[in-house]
Formats: sequence, structure tokens, C-alpha cells
Amino acid sequence: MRFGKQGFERTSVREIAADAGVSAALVIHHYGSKDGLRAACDASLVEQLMADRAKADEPGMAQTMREWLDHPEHFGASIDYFAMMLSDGTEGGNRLFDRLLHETAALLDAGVADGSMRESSDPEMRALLITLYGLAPILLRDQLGRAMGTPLASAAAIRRMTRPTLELYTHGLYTDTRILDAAAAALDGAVATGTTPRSDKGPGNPNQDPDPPAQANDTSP
Amino acid sequence: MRFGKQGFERTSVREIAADAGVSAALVIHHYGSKDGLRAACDASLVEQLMADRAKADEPGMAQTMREWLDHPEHFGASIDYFAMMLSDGTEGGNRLFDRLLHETAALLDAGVADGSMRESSDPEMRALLITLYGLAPILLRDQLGRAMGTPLASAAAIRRMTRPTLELYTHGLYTDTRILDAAAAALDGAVATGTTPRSDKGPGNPNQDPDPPAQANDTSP
DNA sequence: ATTCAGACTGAACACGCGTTTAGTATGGTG
DNA sequence: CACCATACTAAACGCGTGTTCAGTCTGAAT
Repeated sequence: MRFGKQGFERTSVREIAADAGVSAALVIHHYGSKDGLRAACDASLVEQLMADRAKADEPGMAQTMREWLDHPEHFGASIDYFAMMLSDGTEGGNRLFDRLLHETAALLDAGVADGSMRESSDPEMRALLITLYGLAPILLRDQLGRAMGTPLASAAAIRRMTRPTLELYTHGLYTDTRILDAAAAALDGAVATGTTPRSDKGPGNPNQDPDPPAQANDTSP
Repeated sequence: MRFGKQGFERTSVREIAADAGVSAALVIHHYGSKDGLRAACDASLVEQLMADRAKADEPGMAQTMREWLDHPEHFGASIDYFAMMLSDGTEGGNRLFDRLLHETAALLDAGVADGSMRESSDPEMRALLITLYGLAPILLRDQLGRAMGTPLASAAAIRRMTRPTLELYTHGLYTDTRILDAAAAALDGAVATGTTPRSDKGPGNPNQDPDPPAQANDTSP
């Protein structure tokens, strides 16, 4: 499906029709409009995802995604399509994201219940973050492939990602709780005093996005 | 700039010209073409980023991004634009990503050197992963905002993300090393025996992470 | 044998796009 | 003054788009 590779707007109905060996008019006749075709594609892809999921022992789309990663070459086209759905704010993409989030949350709850995973001060937010982190390599697959030198489709790429990923999820990044403690104090303090929670994570935090607040000893401007 | 909100192709030259109160022909006259306009926009945004960076005491774009998060409302439009750059495979986007990656890697190396961060079995890959994770909330800002109920560019959203993020980066997710050990054994075993490197991260891994691109085949209507 | 629904098509339509063209003001320079 | 580069525009051009139209062909039901 060209939608995944080139995006929806960059793909013309005539192009799709030519791929299928039919006329553009027939495509419109069957699907009503280009948007109708897109809706049908969305539905078809999600259906395929659910079918794969039904075959899995454990429940969940997240598990299906894990299987993809063992057989990357199978699913490349689908993944392009899902990446498109997730980032273009379409209704189908929103529902897909919500499902992924829900299933990730369930997985984490189960992990906490059986003791294999830590408790969180904010389990919902943690599930959300981990869902985002899981999708990041998919959305940035081209950048990732470029940086690694091997296409993300390759088994080599997945092999290489596995250990550092699990190391992060097992040991974390920091060697101590200084930054966490400082952030927690700042957040609690801000709540208690009503002060504006100005975050100032200091130089130690590698995360460019969410923001760790005030560190005790700070050299910032 | 409308490019960030609606994307490059969805924004017409006439629309831009109307925003600026001039004719479309003048825009083309000044920038040569629509692509020229885009290049100028890219350059201007990156220049602005570098200017902000120059004002910061610590070096680095990552630091600049952290400052954004303290004043989210300032930079909303820029963030949309950068997200677009990073995901559309443009040359400027590639260079931006490479810079972010490089600076993240430097930050991690410094952290390891001063003992505040753990060593990694694969520091480059870890830097890459953490860069991806940092960008995920930006790329999926709409999904994130939807799930949280408040837009990403709000102090409330950033406050809520801070603690779970630092908890993850401080303690990790798993309570023990079982999954890491199993994966490590599988990876090493595969290397030793020459077996197909089937990644077996175990059912407990919540990370849906990487994906592959594949050939363009078409499932016709 | 006739009818009829549906698959299917080539040609056309209306429209929006990026871009070109031909031209008009404006204002500094010799 | 004349000259000329520059800022700027309205109108048009050519093209590609999604979609419609008027039919043709096929095959099963009546």
C-alpha cells in the first residue's frame, strides 16, 4: 500500500488504480471517494492486526508488535502505514493509539501484580510514557536506520537494540536518586506553596523532552 | 508558520501569501519556489535554535529544548515545525536529528565520566534510544495531549510527566534482571552458534519498539 | 431470449496548485 | 530630468487532482 510509503496526499487515486491494474474510476466506484478508500484501508489493517492478535497466546496488540519484531521483513509495509496513522491525527490513528496505551497499561499492571515490575507513583502516566517510547523507533525509523547504518528492517538492527533497551528498563540510567529526589521535592514544594513549578533539571538529564524540575545545587542562569 | 500546523503539502503558497498580506507571486519572486521558501524556513528555525543555544550557559541543543519546556507556550509553533522536519526525511531534519543525537551522546558520556550515570554495554545505541525517547512526546504530542487531557505545551502536562520519567530513568521498570539475563544469553548464544538471531526478549517486555521497512507490495482493493 | 445488476472504462469536468508573464508603481542614482 | 533596479500585482498557463458521466461488457436470473 502506497499510503504508508508516501503518505495519503502524495498518493493519487490513479497511481493506486494503476498498481491494481484497474482504472481510477473503478476505485472511486467501489469506495465512494478517496477518503472512503482510506477508511477501508485503515479498517483492513486494524483487522489484520486483530487477526494476528487472535493467534497469539497472550492477549494484546503489544504482544503482536513484539512478534513483528522477530520477523521484521513480514510487516514493513504495515508498519509504515501504522506510523502514518499514529502521527496524522486521524480518528483511526487515535483509536489505535488508545488501544496500544490500554494494552500497555494492562501489561504493566500485570507486571506489578506479579512482582516483576516496579510500582509507579503514577501508573497511568508511566504507561503513557512507555507507550510513547515503544512507538518512537517506529515513528523515527528512518532516522534510526540512518544512525545505525542498517535499515530498521534488519535482524541486525533489532539485535543491537535489544540489550540496551532492556538495560535501560532494568537498571535505569542514573546511578543514584539525586535527580529524582530533587525533582520530587520541587514538585511537592511547588504544590505546597502554590509556587509556579519552574522546572530546572540541571545538566544531568539526557531527556530532551519532559522536564525534571529544580535541582538542589544549580548553576543555571 | 502554517507549515508546522498543516504540513508542507497541505499549505498552499497563496495561503501563506494571504497570511503575509501579499500576493503569491511575490513569495515565489523572493524565494524562487515553494521549496526555496521551505529551505529558508528550515534555515531560519535552526538559526533561531542556535541563537537560543548561544544564550544558554551550558552547551547544547538538548539544553535549549529543556528551556522550551519551561516556557511551552513560547515555542508551540516551532515544536510543530521541528516535529515535521524530523519525520519527513528532509535533509534539514536529518541534520537536526544528528545534532540532537550527538549532544545526547555527549551528555551521557559526561554523566558516565562523573559517575552520575551508569555504564552501558553499547553507549552509542543507548544514546540513540534515549534520543528517540526524548523526541517521542514531541512527535506524538497530539496523542499525548489527548491521553492526558491537557495539551503538551502546558505546565500541567510537563509537571505530570516529570516524576514518572525520572522514576523510569532512575530505577528502571523491572524489579530483577531475569529478562535482561535471558535476552543477553539468547543474543550471546546466537552469536556463538551462528544461529539465526531470533530476538527473544520475553513476554514481559512492554517495549513495542523497532520496526522494519519493507518492499512495496500492494494489496489491491 | 430478454432483462438487469454490477464490474469496469475512457473521456471529460471543475478545481486548486505552483509557477510564469507582463506590467505598474516607487524610489534612489547618474 | 532620465534611468534602472526593486517590490509588487493581476491574470493567466499548464498540470495533476478527485470525481462524474455515459457507456460497454459479462454473467446470472427470469
